[in-house]
Amino acid sequence: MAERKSAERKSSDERRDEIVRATLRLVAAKGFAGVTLREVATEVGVVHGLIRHYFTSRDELVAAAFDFAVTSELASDRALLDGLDPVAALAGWLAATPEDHYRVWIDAWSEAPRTPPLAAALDRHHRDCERILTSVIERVVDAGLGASADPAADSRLLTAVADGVAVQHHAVGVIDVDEANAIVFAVAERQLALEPGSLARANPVPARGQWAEGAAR
Amino acid sequence: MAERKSAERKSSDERRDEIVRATLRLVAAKGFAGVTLREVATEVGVVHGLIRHYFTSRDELVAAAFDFAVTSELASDRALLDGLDPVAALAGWLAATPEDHYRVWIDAWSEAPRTPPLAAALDRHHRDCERILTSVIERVVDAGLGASADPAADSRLLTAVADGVAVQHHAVGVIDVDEANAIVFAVAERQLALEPGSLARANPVPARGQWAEGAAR
DNA sequence: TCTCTTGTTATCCAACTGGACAACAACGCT
DNA sequence: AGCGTTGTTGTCCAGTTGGATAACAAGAGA
Repeated sequence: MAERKSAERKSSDERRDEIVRATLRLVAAKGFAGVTLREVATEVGVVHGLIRHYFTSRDELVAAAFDFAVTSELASDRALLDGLDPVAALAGWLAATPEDHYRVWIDAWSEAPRTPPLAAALDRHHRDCERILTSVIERVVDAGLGASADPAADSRLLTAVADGVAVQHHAVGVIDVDEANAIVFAVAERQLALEPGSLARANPVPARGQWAEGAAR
Repeated sequence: MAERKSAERKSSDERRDEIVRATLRLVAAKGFAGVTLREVATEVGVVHGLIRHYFTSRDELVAAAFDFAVTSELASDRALLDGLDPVAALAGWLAATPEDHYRVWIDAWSEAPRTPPLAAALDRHHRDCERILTSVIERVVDAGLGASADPAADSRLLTAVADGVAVQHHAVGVIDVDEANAIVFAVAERQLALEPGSLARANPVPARGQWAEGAAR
C-alpha cells in the first residue's frame, strides 16, 4: 500500500534542462554562492542526490547555469536585433535589461575571480557582448546614420557605460529605468554623432527573452 | 606547567578594529558570503568565540567591515584630493582603484539586494562618492579649466563610466589598468571640455589608503 | 520474457557552520 | 588586598552542506 511517490520520469536532456533553469532562477535570487543542491532539487521537485546524476559537482552546475543564462539571452537578443533598423537595434541593445538578467551578471563579476570556470565563461560572454555591439555600431555607420572612428573601441566604451549605469539602477537603486536609459543614450548619441533624442525615439518595446518564468522564492 | 597560551590582551577598540580589518581582508578575498567567523578568528589569531564578544551576529560583522572599508577609503581619498589642483584631483579620483577596493564594491553590488543593511550602506556611500566627484568637477569649472552644465549629472555619468570600466578591468579582466584609465579619461575630457590628454598628464601617483596590509590567504 | 541500462529515491557521512555558555585570567578601582 | 569588570578560551550543540552509495523502478532492446 505504501505507494512509492516518484517524480515523473523524464529524458536525460529534459531533466538536465529543468535543473539548469531551476538553478538559474535560484542564482538570480540568492547569488552563485547562495544556491545549495538541496534547494535546487526542491525547486525541481526531486531529491538532491539526483542532481549529482547530472552534474558531478556544484561548481559545474552553477557554471552550466551561467552559461545557459547568457547563451539563451544573447541568442534571443541577436534574433530581436536582426529584425530592427540600425538605430533601433542600437537603442534596443543599450536599453536597460530586466532585473534578473543583470543580477546574474553582477553576481558573476563578483564570483568570477574565485571560480575559474565562471571566469572563463564570463570572459567569453563579455567578448560576445562587445562583438554584438560592435556589429550594431558598424550597421549604424554603414547606413550613414552615425560615425565611429573605431567601432570596437566605442563598443567597449558603451559597454562600460551600460554596465555602470545598470549597477546604479539595479544594484544601488539610485536611478530608475528612464534615467538609466537617458544616460546611456546621451553618451551613445554623442559618441557616435547621432541626432540627440534619436535613440529614445527608436527604443523598441523591451521584449527580451525570459528564462526565469515563475519566481524563485 | 601547562601554561595557558593566550593572545595578547588588548583594549576593546583595538581588538574590534583588528577584527574588522581582518574581516575586510577576507571579504576582499572570498566575498561577503564566503567569510566565516572561524576564518576571521584564525586570521586575527584568536578563538572564534571571541568574535561574538564584539559582534552579536555575523551579519553585523560584515556590515561593519563594509562600512569601515568605504569610510576609511573615502576619508583618505578626500585628504589626498584636497592637496591637488583641480585637474589632478579629477584625474586622481577617476584613475583605477586598487583591486582589493573594487572587489569589495563589486561584492557589495552583488549582495546588497539580499542584505538590507548592506543596501543601506551601499546607497549612502555611493551617494558620497557622487558628491565628492561633483565637488571636484565644480572645482575644475570654477578654476575655468573645464565646463559642465550640470555637475551632478556629469558626476553620475562619470561614476557609471568609472564603475563599468572597473568591472572590465578587475572582474572580467579584458582590459589593463592603462586602457581603463584611457577610457575614463577620454570620456571625462570630452564631457567636461578639457584639453585631450590633460587628465593623463595630471594623473598623480596612485597612493590611496590601504586597509589590506598583508594578503589574506 | 528476460536482461541491461538508466532515471530516481532514500540514507548515510564527514565536514563545517553560527551560536551559546561556563570557566578562566588580566586589569582597574576602591 | 579584595573585588568587580571584561577580554579570552575551550567546548558543546543543533543545523546544514556537498558528496557517496545501495536499492529500487521504469523503460528499451533482444
